[in-house]
Amino acid sequence: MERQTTIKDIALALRLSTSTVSRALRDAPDVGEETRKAVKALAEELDYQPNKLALSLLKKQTNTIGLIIPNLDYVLATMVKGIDEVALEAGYTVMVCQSDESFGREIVNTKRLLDSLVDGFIISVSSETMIFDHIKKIQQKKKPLVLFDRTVNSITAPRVRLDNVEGGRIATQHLIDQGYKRIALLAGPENLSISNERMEGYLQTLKQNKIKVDKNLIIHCDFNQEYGKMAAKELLTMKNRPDAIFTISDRLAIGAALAIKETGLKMPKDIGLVGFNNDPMTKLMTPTISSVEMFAFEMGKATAKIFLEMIHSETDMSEKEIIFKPKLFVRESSSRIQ
Amino acid sequence: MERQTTIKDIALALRLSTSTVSRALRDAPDVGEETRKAVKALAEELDYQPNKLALSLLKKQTNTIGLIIPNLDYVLATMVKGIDEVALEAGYTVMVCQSDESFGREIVNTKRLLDSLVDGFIISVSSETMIFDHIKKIQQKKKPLVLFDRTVNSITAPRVRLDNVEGGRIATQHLIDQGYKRIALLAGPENLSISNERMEGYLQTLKQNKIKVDKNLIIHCDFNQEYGKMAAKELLTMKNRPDAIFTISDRLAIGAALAIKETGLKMPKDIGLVGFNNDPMTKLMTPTISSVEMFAFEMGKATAKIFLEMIHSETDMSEKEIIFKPKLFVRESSSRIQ
DNA sequence: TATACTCATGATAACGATGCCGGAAAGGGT
DNA sequence: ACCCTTTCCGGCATCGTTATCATGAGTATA
Repeated sequence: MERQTTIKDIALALRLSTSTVSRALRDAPDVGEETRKAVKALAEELDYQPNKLALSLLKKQTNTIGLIIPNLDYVLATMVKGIDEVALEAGYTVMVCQSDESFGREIVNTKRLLDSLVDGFIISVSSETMIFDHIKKIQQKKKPLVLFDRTVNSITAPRVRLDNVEGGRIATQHLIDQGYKRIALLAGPENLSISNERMEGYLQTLKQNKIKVDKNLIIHCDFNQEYGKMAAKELLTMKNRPDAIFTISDRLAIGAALAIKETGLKMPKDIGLVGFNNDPMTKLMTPTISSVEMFAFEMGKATAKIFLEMIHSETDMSEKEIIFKPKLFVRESSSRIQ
Repeated sequence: MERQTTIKDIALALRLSTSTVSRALRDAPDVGEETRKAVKALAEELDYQPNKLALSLLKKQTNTIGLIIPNLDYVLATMVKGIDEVALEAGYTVMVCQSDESFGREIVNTKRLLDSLVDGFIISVSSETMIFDHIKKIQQKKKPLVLFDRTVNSITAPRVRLDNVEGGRIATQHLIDQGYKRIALLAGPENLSISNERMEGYLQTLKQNKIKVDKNLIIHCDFNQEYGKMAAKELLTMKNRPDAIFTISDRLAIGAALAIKETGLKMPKDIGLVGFNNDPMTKLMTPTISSVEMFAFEMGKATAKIFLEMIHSETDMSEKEIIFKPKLFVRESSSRIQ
């Protein structure tokens, strides 16, 4: 590893003090015009780059954001892109850590990022996480924290999330409007806020439409195509099978679509299907699959913006909440009525 | 942001010098047993965490790896997981930057990571990248660099890659063995090594089997399902259509599979299909799609290990190359013969 | 001509931690 | 009683940069 040229090298070469060189480089006011030019020229020639570590130590800020996410599926990868874009523009670098849906790894990641002195955190919790001491520790250290996507009610922090209840509602209402009577739900992991909220929307809508809820039509499973396929198979082989399935994610929906095909049922005639996330894959399946768009890229950008606002302003933002409205994209899998 | 407790706080409280406290905390030999205990107890009580910035500045190493990748699709996300796992275990943190297949962003990312003093780089180049000055700059600064997956021949650095020629070969040979005669190729972007190598395997195998190459059966397109679908449609509507398609990635294969279905052709009877990457989706499609596994997770781990070796040993590793052997998973889309 | 003021620069401390050197106190051997 | 060796600890420099204060020369003002 080559020795980087420092301010001292320039000072020595030009017989100046480091203070003067530092000022010249930063265009501070009280530096002679000639020295400024000389310093800048030499800096250019020696390819001088200020040492960020030294600066960070002095200023007590690293211009780094710790981002902890459960995985890198389509939605999260898209959100990360949004966060990245805004952060980069503001001069921040993002350190992405995957918890891999594991509580233990989430804790380890938090600790490491805390140790490496990131300026703050953006977190979407793992599906296992039910205790939040590690997150509270971040707040004890007074580091900015923004929750997004999978938020946590017991933590007071600004958050960016989807109106998941509404998402569950529009999907379910759409299926009802299309004449489906027995609507099943492939819900996600039980303790995840997004699962429960989408389910809540589903339940509310059934009630509003005076449809009795059948507990047997609700299956919880992890976000994974294979589980989606298995769960859907289970639903389809019931004596009194559902005539529509609403899944809480597109991975599950794709699994369900494949199960449906194997069973020989036709969408949308025999059975309707609506997914969640608007993964590009849904447009490619045959039939195409209806899905709820959650504007992941925009959500990512909004999250990063709130984070930056939190860093730069002194006002308390802990109650701030940005809620995105979902939008249903109706496709072939659920269009029975013109 | 709360003030962190420092070694100085402990020293002051215990009427010791910072040197002694530092030694006590690191279990250095010449410290009295009592002082050691007292220091550790107080450190525990005050929740002391050593300041990594200060250490990095002193030691000139940040324990950070800069990882630059073109996107976060299934294969790369899996490789990142592998890299992450090994790096974490060795005490390194990974800074992931997506170039988003853009040359410009790749340069910006490189510069930022270089400025923030990562200890070295792991890179898979974007599909646009044809000039490598930014990568050479890394080497000028004598920072460890490992290339993986999409490697670059004009750069001398250790690399971890798949035997892509072999991958193209086994896929093509398999299709020939299954009795397919006119085998089309959905190749990736033209200037990408992995595209060309896989194509090379395809071409070699055709020649070995005395099958004439038909340029019309080779289509270059970006890695994207929609392009895959369009390109496949184009192939299928030719006057003299191919009876098999080998695609360079599973995203393209899935697109092709959908195009095939829409055309009304049956796999594997009318047409064969083999993809690349062994994306879990291939197991879920109907029919299931044959695919070449590239052991992404293992490749990620191997990459990180080489990186660490490069950091810790002084020997020149620039010629080191680890080549993974691909393995074909035969599934329904191409199994015409029992 | 003495005073005040501007302008350009230098010296020093600080950020948090480590490494080297040196020194005091205690103990042992002759 | 002297010297030498341990044992334990403090002082200082250092990493690269900035901020604050001090200093010197030169110029304008009374």
